[in-house]
Amino acid sequence: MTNLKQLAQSLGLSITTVSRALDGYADVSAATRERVRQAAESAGYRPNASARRLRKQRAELVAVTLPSEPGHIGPAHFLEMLSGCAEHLATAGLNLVIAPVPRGESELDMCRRFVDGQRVDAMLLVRTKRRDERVEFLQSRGIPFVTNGRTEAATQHPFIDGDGFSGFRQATLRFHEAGHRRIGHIAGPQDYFFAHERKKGWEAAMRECGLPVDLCVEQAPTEHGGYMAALALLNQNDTPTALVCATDEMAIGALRALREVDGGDTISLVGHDDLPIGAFTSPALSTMRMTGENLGRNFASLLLRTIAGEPAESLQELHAIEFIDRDSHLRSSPTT
Amino acid sequence: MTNLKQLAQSLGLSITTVSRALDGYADVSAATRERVRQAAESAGYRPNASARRLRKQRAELVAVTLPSEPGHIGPAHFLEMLSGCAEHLATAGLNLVIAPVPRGESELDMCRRFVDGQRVDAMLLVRTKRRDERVEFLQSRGIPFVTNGRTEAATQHPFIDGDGFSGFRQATLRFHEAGHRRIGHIAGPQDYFFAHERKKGWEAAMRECGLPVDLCVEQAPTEHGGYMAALALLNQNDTPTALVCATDEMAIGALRALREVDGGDTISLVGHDDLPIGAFTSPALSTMRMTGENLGRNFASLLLRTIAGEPAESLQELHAIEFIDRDSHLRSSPTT
DNA sequence: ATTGACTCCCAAAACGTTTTGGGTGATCTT
DNA sequence: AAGATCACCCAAAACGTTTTGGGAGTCAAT
Repeated sequence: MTNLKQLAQSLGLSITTVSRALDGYADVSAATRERVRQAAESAGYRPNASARRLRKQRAELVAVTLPSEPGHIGPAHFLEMLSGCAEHLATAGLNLVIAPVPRGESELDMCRRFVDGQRVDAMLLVRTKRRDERVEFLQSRGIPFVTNGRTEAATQHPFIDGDGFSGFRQATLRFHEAGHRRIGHIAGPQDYFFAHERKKGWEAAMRECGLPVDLCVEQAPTEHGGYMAALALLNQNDTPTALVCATDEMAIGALRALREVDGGDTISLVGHDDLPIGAFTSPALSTMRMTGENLGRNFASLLLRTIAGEPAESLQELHAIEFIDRDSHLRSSPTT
Repeated sequence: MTNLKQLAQSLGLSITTVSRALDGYADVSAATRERVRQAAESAGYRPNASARRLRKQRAELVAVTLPSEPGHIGPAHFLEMLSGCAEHLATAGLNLVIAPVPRGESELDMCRRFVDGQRVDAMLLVRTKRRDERVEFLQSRGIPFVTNGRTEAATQHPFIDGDGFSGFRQATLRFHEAGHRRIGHIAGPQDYFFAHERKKGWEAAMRECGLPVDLCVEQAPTEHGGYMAALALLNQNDTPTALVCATDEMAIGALRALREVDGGDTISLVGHDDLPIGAFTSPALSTMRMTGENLGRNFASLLLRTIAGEPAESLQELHAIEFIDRDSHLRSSPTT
């Protein structure tokens, strides 16, 4: 609406002085500065974002692309995390936006649009794949970014991730200690890093215990995927007595399959993510989650430091996993 | 990266011609146009977004602010809807972003930032309140916007909404026809339009049936809220035999309360939103939802027409509600 | 009276586009 | 052959900011 030019005119000052007054430069007198501030305030002046971006050559924007396929973003946590992230980015003058991927376009296309149009200063990537083309692209362009989840990229990059391997290994060992011998795994798509890592954790524990690693079904990381996977496992000769599920959503789907097939109180089960809804399922879902408070602040801080040019190696956070024991992990004493 | 200037130089053309060639103007020869296109392609040229926005005086951007309080956005549907919306906006050259509200800031502040910084051409509002300050602000600024949900604003504005009143009235009448007499309502916060509307629907049906409207508790639109509300209703002398819940999330919370208090198979219950997870609860959640395919396209279309200046009155869609009958709505034959 | 330091201010350039308002030849009309 | 039409191209202005590189005036020191 109101311009710097209009503002300057109404004050009888030059554009330069008004601009510098508002930016708090010392080379404009305190009196003038205050006068300008008042005028700007009462005129409701906001600098035109495009003009300032064009001039400053920075977008003051960080974007995160939002995968369109459903499953496993843990929306509740995710949104809370993003609010926290936005709050801390704001203190550095950066805005955060989430860009939903239009149908018919890929996440990579979106990254391209943002980066090549110089719309963003940095990006946040979620749901990383083991070989992630978004990561490769951003690395080739030299745009700062932080991922939620690791990748197998040759070049290091900043990330925050939970130690899914250890988490799933531990979870499996806990079942073993409780007497379970037929422990199954409901796995997510193995091109996702997290899903692969979690499966490896389960496998490692099984091998340590001298147990076969055949009770595993891979499915989409959704309730329906978990449901289908559980059905498949229950239709085998040798059904599992315990299930380690890649995500809470899959675990919730599995829960339904268990109810349908055997009444639902003989098989133990654990998920991952600590979705709020887990506390309200029947049985209440035992689960696990990445430790750490205020992840959003961490992401913001990593982003800022990445933008500042710190080396990727010092910007990698691997968080331990903690268990949240509710009811579903001790449904039965296994009859071996 | 590459400029129009660099591109022009490398081609031995003027900036003007290159720009016009890429925009497909007829006053540049087909041969030149093709040559420019090739060069732009191979140089990976993308126009600088800020520069173009500054010049064209339009942001080519539509934003939706994302409420930071949890509950009732129906993330799954919501995200799918946004993808569809983004797809159709893209055909008009518009981008869609979701802006999470930083902690410590209000949704209204965000709107201000977007609008007064001329960052957006239009906005999409979700989770409208009966008296919604965002709506009032956008109306005062004359910025095009569409809401998901109605308001009680004095001036008309474009919206898409489900007819919650009729839906909840019908749902209540269905319970009545099935023999229920003590039909409770778990209500959402009454400053939300949808929550108020749904409660009025339940009330209307109760009055039509000559039943008292006292079995109602208001709570936060989350699982926990539903849980608390159901507990409160079950601790009365005259417990309900059926519950109409404002949202699926509340219904899922209520489900847990029912299980804890009476084993969970004596009280019937219905929610609203058709969250995917409803198919996997125990019992499977009966629910309802707004009719209509591809809501995203509708939103996009309304936005475009609003921007084009069509009057608000012709841009209001009130959709009927359809029932999705699963198991939870017929848990028992009520013993009156 | 000059010099230097200091305070307060400003004109103009620059960021990368799009658009305005022609300009230059070639071809067609009469 | 003069005028009109057409096809193709371009210089310059404009969008609204920030930043550069001073300029004008005042005051103190020499």
